[in-house]
Amino acid sequence: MRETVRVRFAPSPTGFLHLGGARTALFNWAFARKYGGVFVLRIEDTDLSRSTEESVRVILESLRWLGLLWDEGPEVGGPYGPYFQSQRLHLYREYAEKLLQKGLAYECFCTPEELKERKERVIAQGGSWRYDRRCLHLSAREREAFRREGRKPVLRFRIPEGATTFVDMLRGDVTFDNGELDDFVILKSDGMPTYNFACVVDDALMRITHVIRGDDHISNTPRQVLLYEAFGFPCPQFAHIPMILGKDRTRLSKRHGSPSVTYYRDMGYLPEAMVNYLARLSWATGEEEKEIFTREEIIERFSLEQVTKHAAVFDLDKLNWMNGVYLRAADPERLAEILIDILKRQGKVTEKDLTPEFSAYCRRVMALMRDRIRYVAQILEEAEYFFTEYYEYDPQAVESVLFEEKVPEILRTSYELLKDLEPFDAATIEKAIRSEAERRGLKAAQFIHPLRVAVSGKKVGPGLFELLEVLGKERVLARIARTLRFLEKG
RNA sequence: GCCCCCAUCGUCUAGCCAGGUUAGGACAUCGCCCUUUCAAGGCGACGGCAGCGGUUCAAAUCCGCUUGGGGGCGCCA
Repeated sequence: MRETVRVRFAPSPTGFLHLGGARTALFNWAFARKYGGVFVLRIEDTDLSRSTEESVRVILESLRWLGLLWDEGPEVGGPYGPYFQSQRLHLYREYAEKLLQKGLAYECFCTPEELKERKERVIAQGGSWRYDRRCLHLSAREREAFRREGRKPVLRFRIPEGATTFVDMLRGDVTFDNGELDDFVILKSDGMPTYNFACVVDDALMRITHVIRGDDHISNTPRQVLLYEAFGFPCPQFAHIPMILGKDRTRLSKRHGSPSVTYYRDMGYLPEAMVNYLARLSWATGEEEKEIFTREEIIERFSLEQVTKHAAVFDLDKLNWMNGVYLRAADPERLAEILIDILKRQGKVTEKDLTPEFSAYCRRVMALMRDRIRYVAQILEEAEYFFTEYYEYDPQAVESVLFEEKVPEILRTSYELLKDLEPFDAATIEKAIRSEAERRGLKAAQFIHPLRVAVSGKKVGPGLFELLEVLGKERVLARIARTLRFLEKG
């Protein structure tokens, strides 16, 4: 009895997929999956001057990375294609023509300059501007005269009298007085459709049942509803989800750092963590203490009724925490691959470094470090000593640890002790160092701390014995020697 | 300026629709425990119903106003 749920995500390819778009896509996807529906991806590339193929590529890549796979759309096709608006221009013209025939749309020859001038004049007089319908009743002769002048008309939709109400699934009835709307352009003078028009034609032809989009579209909705009515199309259900804001409570944008999905991917965030975090922005299930949700759990529980109505502030701290949770549970093998991608991108390794041994090393580094980082790239920010011999000594560590009286002696002893130690693994190293400390009447910590600073330059890091094992005997000895030379120089 | 939407800890939110809770959880912050450091983990603390008025025995919850925030007012999407 109930028709199949069909939802869509319709980005315009004018840049990266940002977090707000990703979350809109996620809610659409979750809704479709929950109800066994179809998730359509449509590319709104009618703005030729701003749309790029590169952007299309990045958006598809971002969605795939997040695991928000579409059932119909670019590269997968479907029965209602094409899924690029730039390939559907004939449809917009055909449908615009219908409105023109029915007298529900009319040609307007006003130029942008003329419009601007009139608008400014009205506003200067304290009025609020709506298109003044100067071209509403143009005769065929007048239109012909304009054409001879070389003017190219736009097509405007004639807004009827009255008020327009639509049901928002989150808010209930929302009503706009049609007087607030003006006769908006549906076809530009170059023949391209405008957003509101193309959107309605496509959503209708693609049999979209639920339009889930950002609440910045609320004020577009009455215009679109009027178009559905003008065409006699069945109106889909609307659900306007809240925006994601930056710390300063304005719409998330470039100014807030990096709102793109690819940025987070490149920093070594895990897609399941991003999905989980984004899902929990504006949406909660009410289960106490439960913050971590798998994709399946999200789908199972998802409901638009539980989506909040107010904007949400993006909180990097919480994303970091959540990503840390996923990192700790992740396979080191997988994390090593992410790490290697980052190293490559940052030029820290070249193709010839990428040996199986290096991969194994990265895996061991990740096994050690995944418990104490919040995103993979953090390793290069806080533990560069894994990948260079030229790490610096943290001045504080030098001051409070290395300048202790017995340190040179302890380091020399350690050097001798480790030199012939076999096997060079954490358990053996630990045993050796602890017994040596005991023999000398020292606390193990008196060995551990200076050694850590010696081999890493830092006071903090993974367990020392594991660290030494992963670094390997050769590097550990060289680093101890280096530190001794450093101390001798004062 | 006009129109629309929204309002619970610093942040994400539960509770609101079907009034009665010590207003719950998570992140962050702080303290203690554990511990070779860090992290993780455990325990605890801090911290909120924007304001005013109304309805009611009773209001975070229902109503109104104010204030605050967001969005829109393109031949952008």
